[in-house]
Amino acid sequence: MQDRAEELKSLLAKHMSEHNLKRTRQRDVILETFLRSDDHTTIDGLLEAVQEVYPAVGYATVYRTLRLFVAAGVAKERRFGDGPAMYEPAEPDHHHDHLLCTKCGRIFEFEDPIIEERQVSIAKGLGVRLTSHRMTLFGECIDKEACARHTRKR
Amino acid sequence: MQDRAEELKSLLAKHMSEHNLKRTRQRDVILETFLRSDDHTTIDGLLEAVQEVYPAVGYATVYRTLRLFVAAGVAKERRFGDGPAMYEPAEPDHHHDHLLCTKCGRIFEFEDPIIEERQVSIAKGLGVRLTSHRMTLFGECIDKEACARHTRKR
DNA sequence: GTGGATGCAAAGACTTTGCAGCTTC
DNA sequence: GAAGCTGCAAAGTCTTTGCATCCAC
Repeated sequence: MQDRAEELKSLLAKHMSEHNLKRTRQRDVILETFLRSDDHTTIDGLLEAVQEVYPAVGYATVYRTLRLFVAAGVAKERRFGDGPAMYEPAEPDHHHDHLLCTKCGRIFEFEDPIIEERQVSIAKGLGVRLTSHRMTLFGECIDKEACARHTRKR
Repeated sequence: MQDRAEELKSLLAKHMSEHNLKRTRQRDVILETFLRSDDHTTIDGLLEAVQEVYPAVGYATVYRTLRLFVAAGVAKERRFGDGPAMYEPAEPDHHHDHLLCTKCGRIFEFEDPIIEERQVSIAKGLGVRLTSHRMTLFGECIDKEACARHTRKR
């Protein structure tokens, strides 16, 4: 995925120059850390990782930087149910949705062209031009043992 | 929909007797108001309507009563993006999803068996038994005029 | 220099709960 | 009476912002 990282970096650079934004050490570190991060990081999680490199960084900076990343198309914000928002590096040209196991908390990703297509025509049928959607499935792992193994792995 | 209201009332009565819960005037009024309400009420909206009949009722009571309704299967909680949670009377045996116009804020409902079916098999393919899902579509009304007419109609 | 960026702390927007007093069964 | 409710106010969660200071351009 090295290519993707480069792609996202230049996407951000473009956005920043177009909007007269400045490059700072904080933003560099946050970007690097974010791109390296496991998918589905929270602000807190990212902050913690960033502070290992640059301890002075504050919550608000990470918060605002993620907002910048989202605006630049570099990050996707995901709000599953209750907890804090989660962020993952964007995948230009790809879209995926999520499936959560409510027992172990694992997050699976998938994409399905049939559903996407259906959504567009459903919207059209209601007189609406579809611009985006949010879909999350919830279920329970069929393999109980694997599920238990993942439980509480925060 | 008088039948549905009766059905939900007896559903709640059953849940309450099974759990040793007590019938109070507050709960009666909240239930009546809720069943009469437009779909997609917030706690605040419902509270306001309830207070027209019974002014002493407080926010916490409506909050706790809606939690009870959800547990009894009488209400569905919907969390669209940002704002407060919205509640609507449940429709036993039916499931529907929502489509929001991001311009005028109108909420359309739909159900689609093809998507539902797909979701089950996608989950199975990932080794998960599907228990529920959340899907919200976002778009913009094609009929701009109708859209403008609905804008700001809170 | 100047306008954007940062950190802190405080404020918001919602949700959830502790508790004393009141009601139902 | 005892177990549940209710209302109020307070505490939680997360998110968002005001502001003085700092730094990139």
